[in-house]
Amino acid sequence: MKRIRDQIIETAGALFQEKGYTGVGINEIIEKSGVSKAGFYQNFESKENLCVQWLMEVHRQSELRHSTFLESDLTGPELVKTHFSNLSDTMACRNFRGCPFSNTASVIDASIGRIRTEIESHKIYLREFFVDLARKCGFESEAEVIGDHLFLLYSGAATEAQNLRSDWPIRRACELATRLVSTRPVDAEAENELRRKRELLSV
Amino acid sequence: MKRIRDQIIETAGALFQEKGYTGVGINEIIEKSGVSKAGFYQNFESKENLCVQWLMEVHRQSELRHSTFLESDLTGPELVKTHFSNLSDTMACRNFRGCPFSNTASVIDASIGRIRTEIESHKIYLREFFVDLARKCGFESEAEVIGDHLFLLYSGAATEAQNLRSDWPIRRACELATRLVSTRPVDAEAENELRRKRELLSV
DNA sequence: CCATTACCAGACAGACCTGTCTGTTTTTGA
DNA sequence: TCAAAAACAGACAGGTCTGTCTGGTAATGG
Repeated sequence: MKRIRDQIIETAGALFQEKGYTGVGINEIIEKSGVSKAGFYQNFESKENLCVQWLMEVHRQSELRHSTFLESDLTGPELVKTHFSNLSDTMACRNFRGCPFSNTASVIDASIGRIRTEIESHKIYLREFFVDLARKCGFESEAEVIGDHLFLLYSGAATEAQNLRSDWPIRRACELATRLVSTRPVDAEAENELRRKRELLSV
Repeated sequence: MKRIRDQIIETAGALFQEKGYTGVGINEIIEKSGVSKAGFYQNFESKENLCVQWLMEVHRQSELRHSTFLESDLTGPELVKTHFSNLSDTMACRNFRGCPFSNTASVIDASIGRIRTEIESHKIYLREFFVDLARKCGFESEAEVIGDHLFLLYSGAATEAQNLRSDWPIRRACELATRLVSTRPVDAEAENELRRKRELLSV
């Protein structure tokens, strides 16, 4: 039997994901979780606090998924392709509703500090994850730039998939990202070959 | 003296941009525009209709800016660099509040058809704009892929600048995009040179 | 001037929001 | 078993939301 707290977070989370933080009220949450109003406020001091706890939970689950993923045997383009395909699958399952963090950032008042802190720290973590991913693909001095590039493509894809309610932005981002992590090795190779030809000619 | 309708759109637009569609109610809009409730409903049949009109206006202004921009003398990397820099300037001016269309898409109910139609048509237009931009940078068969790449980077940059309340995502996207449109010509040139060297060697 | 039409003011209605509070039930420990 | 503490139920309070409606004012044309 689930703890009441977890039950509320899970129910509220699904509702927030579907309709956004402002689109769901306390009354709907307690009704759907089968918890009383008093029970709710015993576990969360406010709706805002619930949102913070939810985002923290989503972040935790991300961390788990990501670390498992980074430990997998996949490397290079296959790694990136899989990661973007996972986004495609996830969004197809949830009616093209996108990133919980970005969607929540769109609606909260700038002064709501705790929610904003969660959003920012998750995004900072995510940026780092993409840099790690770039490293796992073999990049070193360029890992940060490539990581950022992947981060921005991923974010743009999720945003536009939600806007357009279509998965083409994700499929396209997947191709682009896969090509991106395949490109540098090929370019370096082409450059080496070009240099060798130049040396032959100068002989 | 501005028409009442335009005055409401302008005032509401600024408020929607700042706080999001769900973050601003009719009462605040009429108070800030100095228009009565009756005056409001004489001009707009609903809040939703106001939102549609606002998004249409934002879209119109985009089209205007974009066509002027595409007619400018700028070409290649400078064109792209300027366009991304404009985004940076715009967001700095508005406290890192991002794309009106994406922010609205985050909060509306999936069943609200008219708003959704506006968002989708704007995004389809925007995708095409980036493909046109890629063409103006000299791409032809690759224009669509490069255009999509620019589109996704731009969107990711705006989203993450809002999430992180920082302009680094835009600056980074600007570098990446500028490099992207600079890359292909150099690669094509490198390929031509490689081919020429190969022919010389086979003689 | 008067009648008609268009525009306007703001009270009102009904719905929903978040959080508080009183009374009841359950759990715990002596 | 009993008393105290914790947990729970749901009515209540005060606020805000969107849209309606009645009465008033301004503009127009005969």
